[in-house]
Amino acid sequence: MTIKHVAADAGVSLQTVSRVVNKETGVRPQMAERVQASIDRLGYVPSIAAQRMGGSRSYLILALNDRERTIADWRARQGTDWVDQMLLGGMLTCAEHGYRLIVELVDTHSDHIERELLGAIAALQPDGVILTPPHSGNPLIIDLLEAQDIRFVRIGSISEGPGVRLMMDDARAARIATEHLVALGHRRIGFIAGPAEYELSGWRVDGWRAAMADAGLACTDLLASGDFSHASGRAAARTLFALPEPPTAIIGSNDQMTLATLELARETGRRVPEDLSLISFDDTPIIRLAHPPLTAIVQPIAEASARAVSLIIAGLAGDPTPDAPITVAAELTVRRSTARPPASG
Amino acid sequence: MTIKHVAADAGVSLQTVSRVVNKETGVRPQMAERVQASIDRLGYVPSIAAQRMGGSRSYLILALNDRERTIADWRARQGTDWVDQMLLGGMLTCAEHGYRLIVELVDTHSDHIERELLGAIAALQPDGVILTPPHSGNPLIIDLLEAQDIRFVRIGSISEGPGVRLMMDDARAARIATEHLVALGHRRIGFIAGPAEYELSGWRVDGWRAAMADAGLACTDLLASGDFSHASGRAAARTLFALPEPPTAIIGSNDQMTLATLELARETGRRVPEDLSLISFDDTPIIRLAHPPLTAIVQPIAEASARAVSLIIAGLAGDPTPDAPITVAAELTVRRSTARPPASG
DNA sequence: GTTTGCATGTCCGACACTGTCATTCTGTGC
DNA sequence: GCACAGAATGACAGTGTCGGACATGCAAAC
Repeated sequence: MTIKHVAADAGVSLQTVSRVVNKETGVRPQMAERVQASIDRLGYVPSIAAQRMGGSRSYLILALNDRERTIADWRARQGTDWVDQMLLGGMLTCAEHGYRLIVELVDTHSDHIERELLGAIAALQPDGVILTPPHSGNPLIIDLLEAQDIRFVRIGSISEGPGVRLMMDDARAARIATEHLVALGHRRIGFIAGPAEYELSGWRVDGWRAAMADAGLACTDLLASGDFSHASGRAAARTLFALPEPPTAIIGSNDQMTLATLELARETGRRVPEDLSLISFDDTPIIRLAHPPLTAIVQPIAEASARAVSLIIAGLAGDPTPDAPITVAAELTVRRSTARPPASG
Repeated sequence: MTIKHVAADAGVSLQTVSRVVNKETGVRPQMAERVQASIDRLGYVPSIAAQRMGGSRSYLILALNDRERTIADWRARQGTDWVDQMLLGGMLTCAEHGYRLIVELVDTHSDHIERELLGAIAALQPDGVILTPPHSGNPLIIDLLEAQDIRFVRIGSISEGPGVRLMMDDARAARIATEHLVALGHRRIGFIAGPAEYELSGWRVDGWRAAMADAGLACTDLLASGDFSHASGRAAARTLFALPEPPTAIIGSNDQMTLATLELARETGRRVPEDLSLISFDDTPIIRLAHPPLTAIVQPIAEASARAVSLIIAGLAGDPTPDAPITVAAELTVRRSTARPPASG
């Protein structure tokens, strides 16, 4: 089923069909109707490959995600849910506009990120690219996309630099979480940071530090860190618990690490929230099932990726590219893992 | 960067470059090396669009997944993790062979599945299609793929019919779970089935029934069902708990429903596993974090999707299509949610 | 010196579509 | 009824790649 068949069926030229398909002006309504009838009857769908050859859109948007090297690696880390959420937000929005989202998994630690990315772009010729942490701050990737003159959106704690910035304000999110604990009366608030290769790790620590400073509290010795994995969260929690004066509250940089902290707390006889308050980051579905359900900072990943796709499509349609960063608000959802500190604290 | 640039750079004809790119025979090693050097230096990557136009592969594999209509729907169901796992297994394997996996979300309840699918195929012209439940048994989809002469793999409890069948033996899995409970001494074993539109729901029930019959136990009134959501699992558990003689063990058809059962058990003062044993299906990472960690039937989804991709690529390379279904073994992982029934039971 | 066979080059058409520009229609005003 | 402007439509070339037909070059085998 090609455009030729439709043209023959409707008794018009190829061009006219092409115009109808692409909703261009300059086709009389009754003619458009006749052509559309043929398209529907024959079940014609234009080939993206051929469209792209002819110099038009590819109707493909590339989403760059971090890659685990193997299934076993992913198992060990117990999944991230990020891809799932990216897909949901991004794909549904793409589908609404006749686009498709292609997820490209790129290894942050790879020596030839550039080659991988260039390969994907040359092969697929996407109309736009969405960058998620930790890629959204990678200068190699950004330079390459600029050189190729490809529209891109960067999702993360990114307020400056090229491309459309979709700001998930990690510093502010950490500050809100900290302030909530301060308001409850906590004075020793521990923080488990994420890995350094994610810019957001730094921002979250900054927000925590700032809120602590504002409240006149010391941060010394209260910072631990992990790599977002369950095991690393457990190790970090162990460090904090082992302090001469352990924290009465802990903020974990993602759900896995906070859950690990909850587990270790339970195993070492600490009651949550009576003895220890916990706040998590990300709010993937898991933590609602924890006991107690965890108070968390909601990072609206699905919404952010949906927004990113919208921005790219709007840009393709000729809308001006917003120059200021667009903020995606993080919110604190209070559940049952936070309470006043124990009387002695 | 087109094939022309490479040919000029290496001082050879277009054909020779094409032969090297496609690893065809009839090129002397030293010549191939020279051409490859040019390709690497110029960073040339063949355009999939143009390759496809020339009648060759598209190097795209389509994975058909079930679609939630909106982000809110997905939130309500608290995610499935399926897509994540499909991606991991399928994508990593695709990447190894220079293919790409494109996830297409199709709504089971849509009236025009055929049109949606036809559109995706015509637009992308994938080299192969992977069907997951509930699409893998849909005759509309299967007929369409056969008519289009597209290679496809069906993942699920599917032993007959066209296409390569990747059999996840749900009946056997349910039987193993039931037998484990019978061996522990349980006699009242409840089962929470999945929604009817998933073929696997029926198979799992069959396996449970068969194992119960073999053990000389009655199934009457011990079957409840849900739609895989947390809420429906809770409702099903409530029904089973309300029986005159409630079960001492329950098998849930997926992790969400089993977790809901665990929650309700806790809330109604039932200890797991002392008063009630639980076995879950799927073994997504969530249930390892539950308290107690749930005994579960491991459905190796990531491995199955990896296998599916391998089968498609092997088929494209000319390997004969296996005619018998290929079994992906499910295994019981015993954790801490199963024990002997209470003495009175 | 001829034959054989492989390696390479040349040339052209096919693929499905779009963009440009030329041509044909349409309706309007006289 | 005719000229004319402007819109509607068509003809044609170009896009990057592959495949086929065929010619040529070059080395080894006879």
